Amino acid sequence: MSTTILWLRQDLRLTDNPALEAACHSKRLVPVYIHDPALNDRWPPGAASKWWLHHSLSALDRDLRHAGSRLILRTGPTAEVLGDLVKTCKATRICWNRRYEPSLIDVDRELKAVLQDSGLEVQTFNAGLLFEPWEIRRAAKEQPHAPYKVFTAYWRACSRVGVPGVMHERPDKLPVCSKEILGERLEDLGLLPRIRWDAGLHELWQPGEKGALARLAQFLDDALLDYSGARDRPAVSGTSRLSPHLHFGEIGPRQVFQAVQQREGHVRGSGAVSLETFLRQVGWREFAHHLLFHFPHTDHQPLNTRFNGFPWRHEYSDDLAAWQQGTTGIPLVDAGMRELWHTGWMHNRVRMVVASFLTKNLLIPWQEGAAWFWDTLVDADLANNSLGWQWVAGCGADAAPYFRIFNPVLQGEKFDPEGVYVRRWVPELDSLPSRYIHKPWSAPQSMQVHCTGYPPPVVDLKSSRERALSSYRRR
DNA sequence: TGAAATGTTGGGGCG
DNA sequence: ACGCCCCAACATTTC
Repeated sequence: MSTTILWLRQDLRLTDNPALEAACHSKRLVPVYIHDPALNDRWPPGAASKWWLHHSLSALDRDLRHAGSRLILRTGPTAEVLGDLVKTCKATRICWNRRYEPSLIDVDRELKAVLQDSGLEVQTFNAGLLFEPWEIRRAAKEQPHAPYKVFTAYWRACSRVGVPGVMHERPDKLPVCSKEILGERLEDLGLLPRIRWDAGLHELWQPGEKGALARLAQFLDDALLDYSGARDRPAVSGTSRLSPHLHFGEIGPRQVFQAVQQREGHVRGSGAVSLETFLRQVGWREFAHHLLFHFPHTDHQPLNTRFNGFPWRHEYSDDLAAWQQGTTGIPLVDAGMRELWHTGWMHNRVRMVVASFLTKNLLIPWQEGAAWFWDTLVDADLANNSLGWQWVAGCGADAAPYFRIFNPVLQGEKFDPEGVYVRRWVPELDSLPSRYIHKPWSAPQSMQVHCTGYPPPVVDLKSSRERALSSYRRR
C-alpha cells in the first residue's frame, strides 16, 4: 500500500504538473499545502498576494475534489509539518516542483536531505520555468559557463536549446486521499484582509487554474495578434494579464509558450511579430529567474556595484507617501498607482513610468518601490520585481542607461492620447480636454478650478530630471 | 522599452 | 526672379 505526498507550493494546477503526474503512480495520494508564516522572513507575502493565495487554494481544492482527491491544509514550521504528515499517513515518497527564490532553494535542499535520511524517496521537478536557471550558460571562450547578463544573448541561447513542449496531461482521476488525514480550514489560515479592501480585486481576477486557462484563451483570441500594437496602451486590454497566474503556477510557462507557438504557422506579417514580441516577454520572466538564481543578493542590493554608494535622498517620506497613494499631481503616475491599489495590478508601460518617476524624479531608492509593489501586487514575484526595479533604476542587468528618464507627460500623450486611462483612475481630471489631461497645471485657471481635490505636482519635472542626471553622472 | 538639445533641410512668405 | 529669413519637419547628438 504505497502512499505519496504531493507537496504543492507555487504549482497550484493539475495540468502540466510533473510532480503531480509522478505522484499519481501510487496507491494513495496526499496533496498538501503548508502555510508557514515563518518561512520567508525577508519577503513575507504581501496582502494582495495572500488574498490571491486564499482563492487559489480554494480553487485547487475544488479541482482536486472533482478528480476524486482533496487538498490538505496545514499550518506550522514546514519541517515539523512534513515530518508529522509522513508519519501519520505512512508515506514512502514525496514529490514536489522546485521553487527558485534563493532562500527557498536552501530550505528545500535541507528538507530533501532530512527526508531522504529518514528513508523517504524524494522526487523534485520543474513546473515553473521553461529552463532551469543553471541550464543556460555562456559557451566557451572568455568566461566559460558564466551566467548571461544581457537579455538578447540569453534569449538567443534559450532558442538554441529549444523550448520543451508540455509533457503532462491533466489527470481526470487521482488516487484517493484517506479520510483519516486531517487538514485545517482555509479560513483559519488568515490570508484574507481584515479590512475588506478587496472588492476591486474580485471584479478583475479569477484566481485558480480555471481562471488562468480562461485568461489565456481570451488573450489568444482577442489580443495576441495585435499585441505589438496594443501592449503599450494602458487603457486597452492588450496584455495577457497572466502574471499572477504564472506566479502561483496556476498555469505553466510551457503551456503558454506552446499555445502561442501553435498559432505561429497560421500567422504572418504584424501578427507574427506580435507572437514573437509576446514570447519575448515570457523570456524576460525566465531571464529574471536566471539572474536572481545566479546573483541571489539582487533582491535588495544592486547588481552593478557602482551603485552601492548612490546618493539617494534621505528625507523622502512625504514624497514616498504621495507616490504610494497616487497623489503626486502627475496624472499618469497617479493613475498607475491607483490602478495598483484598486486592482492589485498595473499595466507594464505604466510600471516603467511610475518606477522611473520614483527613482529618478524623486531620487527615492528603488528598494522602497520594490517593497511597495511587493505588498500591493497580486503578481508580486521576487525575481520579476527585483529585475524590473533594478532595470529602471539602471543598476541591474541589461539596465536602462542612467539618462533614460521617462517624462510622464510625454508618455501619457504618446500611449494614452485621449486620457482614457487617466480619466478612469483619476476622475478629478475628467473635465479637462485631452490636450491638458496629462499636464493639468498648464490648463487655463477656468478649467483647473473644476479639478477639485487634485494636487499640484510634488516636483517640477524639468528640474528634477536635471537633478537626477547630475546625481547619476557622478555615480 | 527616452527626452532634450542641437543640427540640417527645404518650402513658402516677402521685400 | 532672386536672396533672405523663418520655421516646421526630420535627423543626429548628447545626457
